[in-house]
Amino acid sequence: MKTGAARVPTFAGEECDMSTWDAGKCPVRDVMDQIAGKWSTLLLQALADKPYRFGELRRLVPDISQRMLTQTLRDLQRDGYIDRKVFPTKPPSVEYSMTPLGLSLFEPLKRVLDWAEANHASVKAARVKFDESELA
Amino acid sequence: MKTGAARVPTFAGEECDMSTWDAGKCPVRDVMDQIAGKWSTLLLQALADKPYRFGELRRLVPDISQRMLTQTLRDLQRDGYIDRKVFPTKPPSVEYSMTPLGLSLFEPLKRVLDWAEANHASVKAARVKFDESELA
DNA sequence: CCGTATCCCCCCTGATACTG
DNA sequence: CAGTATCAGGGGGGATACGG
Repeated sequence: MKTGAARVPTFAGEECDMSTWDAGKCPVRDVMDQIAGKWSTLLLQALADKPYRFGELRRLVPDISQRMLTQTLRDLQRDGYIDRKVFPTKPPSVEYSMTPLGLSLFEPLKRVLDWAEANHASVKAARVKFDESELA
Repeated sequence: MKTGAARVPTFAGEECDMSTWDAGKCPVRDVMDQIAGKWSTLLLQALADKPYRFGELRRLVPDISQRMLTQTLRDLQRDGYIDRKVFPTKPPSVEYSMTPLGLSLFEPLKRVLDWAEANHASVKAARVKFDESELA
């Protein structure tokens, strides 16, 4: 399994030369590389609503594989965005919930998601126009 | 939508059947899949400052390959975020700049990037803590 | 200077089967 | 119910060479 300490994003910790905006390491890539994952934003959005258990999340996002759900939740937990609580019931249940850090991230992130919904038509229109102009 | 299918509140306050969160149908994924590219946010951030030429962007982000710079710029142009202007000088030069649509996207996106910078330390700390607890 | 084209590798992701 | 293990495929991304 590549997730965990051994899995360091390609440019995490490396020098970021865009000193205009960042003198040291590049937080943008280090943070964005994780939340840019295929399922991260969906799960954050779900958990921003309220805590969910593993099986609930699975039903909530039907097209995610069990493997990717486990892995993405683990990565989000590792970065401190979500909490994982195990209830030693029988059978066991595990509840995932947003941490304060995760909620603080979701606040600005939500604005981008809002933008996506509001401007989806413009983006699709731009694509059509671009593709038409490419017909040569 | 199936009866009893899980629904969560969306950013717009509406409810959304997450089973329809399919790229092409879901604005969030359709837009984010592009933004989530390895270099997209960095180039948007660069161009939000001012227009740049191809070679300038290349020097600005030294560790991007020429292939990925071309490809990412093309994708961003296709989605209507940036403009591409060719000057028939000799040798030719090409200038990239943000469109109004791109600027309107960058406004909320910048908040996420700002968050990344402001909370990078917290994220890194969370990773260390998580990795240490995994050694048990 | 600004790309395209080609090759190739690696990692993400999915499918399936198995455990506590 | 909540994971782990293993195998296989596709595509994102890098290196290099070539074209306008």
